Amino acid sequence: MELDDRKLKILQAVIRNYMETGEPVGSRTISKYSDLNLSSATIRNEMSDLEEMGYILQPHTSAGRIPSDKGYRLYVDRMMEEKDREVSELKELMIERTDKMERVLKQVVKVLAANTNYATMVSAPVYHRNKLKFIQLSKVSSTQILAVIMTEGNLVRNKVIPVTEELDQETVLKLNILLNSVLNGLAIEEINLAMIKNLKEQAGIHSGLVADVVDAVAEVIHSEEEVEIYTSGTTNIFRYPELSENGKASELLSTFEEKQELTDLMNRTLEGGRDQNIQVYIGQELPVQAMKDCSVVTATYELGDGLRGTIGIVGPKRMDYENVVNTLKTLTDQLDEIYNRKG
Amino acid sequence: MELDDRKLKILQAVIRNYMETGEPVGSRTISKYSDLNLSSATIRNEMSDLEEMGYILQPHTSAGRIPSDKGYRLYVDRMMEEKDREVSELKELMIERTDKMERVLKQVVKVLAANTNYATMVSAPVYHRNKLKFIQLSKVSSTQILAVIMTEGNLVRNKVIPVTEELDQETVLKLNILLNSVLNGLAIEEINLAMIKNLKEQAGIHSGLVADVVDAVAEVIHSEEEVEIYTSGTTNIFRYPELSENGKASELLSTFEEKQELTDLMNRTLEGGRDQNIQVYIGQELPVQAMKDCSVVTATYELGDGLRGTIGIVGPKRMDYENVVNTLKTLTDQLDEIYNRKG
DNA sequence: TGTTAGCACTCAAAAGGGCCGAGTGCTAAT
DNA sequence: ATTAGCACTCGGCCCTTTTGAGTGCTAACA
Repeated sequence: MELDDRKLKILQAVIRNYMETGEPVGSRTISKYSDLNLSSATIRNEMSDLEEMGYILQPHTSAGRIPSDKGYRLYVDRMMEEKDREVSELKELMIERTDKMERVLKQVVKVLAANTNYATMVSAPVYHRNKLKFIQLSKVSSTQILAVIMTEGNLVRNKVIPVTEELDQETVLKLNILLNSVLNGLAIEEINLAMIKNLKEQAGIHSGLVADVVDAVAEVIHSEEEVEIYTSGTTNIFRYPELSENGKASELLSTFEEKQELTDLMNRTLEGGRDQNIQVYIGQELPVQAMKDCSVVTATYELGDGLRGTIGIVGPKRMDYENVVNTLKTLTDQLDEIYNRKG
Repeated sequence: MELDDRKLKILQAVIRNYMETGEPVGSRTISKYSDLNLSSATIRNEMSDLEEMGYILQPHTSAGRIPSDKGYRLYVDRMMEEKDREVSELKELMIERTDKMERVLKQVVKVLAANTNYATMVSAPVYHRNKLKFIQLSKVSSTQILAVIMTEGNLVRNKVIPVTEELDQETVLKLNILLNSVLNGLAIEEINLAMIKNLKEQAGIHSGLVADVVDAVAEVIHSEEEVEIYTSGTTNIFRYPELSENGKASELLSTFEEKQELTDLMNRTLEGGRDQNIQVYIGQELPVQAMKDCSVVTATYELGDGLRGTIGIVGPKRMDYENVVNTLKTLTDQLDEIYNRKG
């Protein structure tokens, strides 16, 4: 059977209508409120075909039709290109370039959630080439050394290391020079045992301290693999009965709280979607079972320096894809502009 | 009317039973499952008295009784002292002393939520005497200076400051000495304009940089006033119908997500409860309207150095107070031991 | 005098039944 | 190819009935 233009129009009408109401939509509604000028009977025949093709389905006999995942997929893939809608406003979001990345991200999720009425999430950027730029040890008390470690991309981490041996300022300075000259510019994978052995030998009696620092470096860089995820507007799911009724809300909210599965989802997006910036997952397409009644739209943002993260919007399958996609486009563009202009 | 021993026992039985089942409890139940050996009729008379006194109430005529806020309050205040229950185990929680405070707190809320089946929250510690311990500037590139600021209590913050003027290593070293000698040991309130003016003069052509650093110091110390709150197990509220039915869940969960009201609550606890470590809020006693069907048990923890924060457990009014209080006691003791032993 | 058995009464929740209406599929007419 | 007409389906709504847990009151009892 062929999916001709009329069928497409009817499918579109069904989806649009269902998006608004959330109720199964019947043939008579389509017949009345679309500009096709066809009787309900004709629509019924066409809808019967559409159902056979798998684009729509009935929740039960004698109910109207609702779009299937396949239907949504077609809609998202094909119909969205047709319409170049007005770009969304999103005036409220004023991003200030600051070093507190964290705060920016929290702000972003909040604004997004408020603007879209869906649940939103942002993963903090991950450094893809994680090279050491700078190490500094400082003596802060007689028993403590503060190690400051900075990577390319200006990510800074600190670690307080307790020491037992006596250290004067000069020794600390020497150790600093030693560490920097050997480790600078290296990625964590490039630091091998031989190098560490060499370092320890040069450090002499302070080899224990050097070992601690190297451990700290490893830990710091490695710990970035636990990607931080910020969520907001998760309670928006209560706006959509199909997500919150029958105790579904609990499961879904647990997913948001747990965050592990979100992380996996975000990572997948980050890996897969290098070519296309915005991706749409519909229902069963999602790797997370608890989200089978949801759709997720994700966008990748980049802050220069190979710093990349993901923004995601979670809503019901009948979410307003056009609007969401547009909003995300605007937002990522804005981030791009702000962070890549200066640098 | 007097609250004699028998009435007390019956009240206790009502509360215990209601805690388990969550259903209004009738006279017959008490008569059968308590060791009072009284007929249901007698119990009825006593219950009628208890209701008149305001300790229990009927959701509607011809239903059993449930405890009122006043009843819970009596129970919590009086009955808990009687019974010195076995100390809760809480073996799962192995706190490692690490510099990543954040991670410890996240771990604590998670374990608590898993152990109690209630929603939990922890406020990150607030520094009550926030003095500067150490400032260090480092040149990390030709256009950037990294400022590392450490306060008493080993809180470390970094800020990258862009610079336009040329700076050699020696100048950076001089500035370091200058900043430390002037600012060291001061609380933020003690840094006044005259001091800053003096600093700038001594810095000569680098006065702009000094201004930036001072700004950073202020921002860093000040930003700690937005107390961070970590929550976990918020979806546990779905275990308790009285909290989740009729769309109440949404409101309550929003409170958890928004966190502002939680912060207020935590702060109130921190201020009020210097003498008593553990506090119990029941229903209307809570300043947060959305929580009127909840009880909250809070505990203050201290990590030495005047570093104090609050742990809270949010559950239905029929929560297992003994267990929760015990768990919190154990936990705060443990934190005390670990953080105050070393230092 | 305190306790208990008995009984009438109340009321929420569950179970049942009938009706409505939106919606379908099929068929015959246009 | 399209449409009008019609029988059929079935979830949702409303109403009633039934059930059962629970109460308050009274009278009998130790």
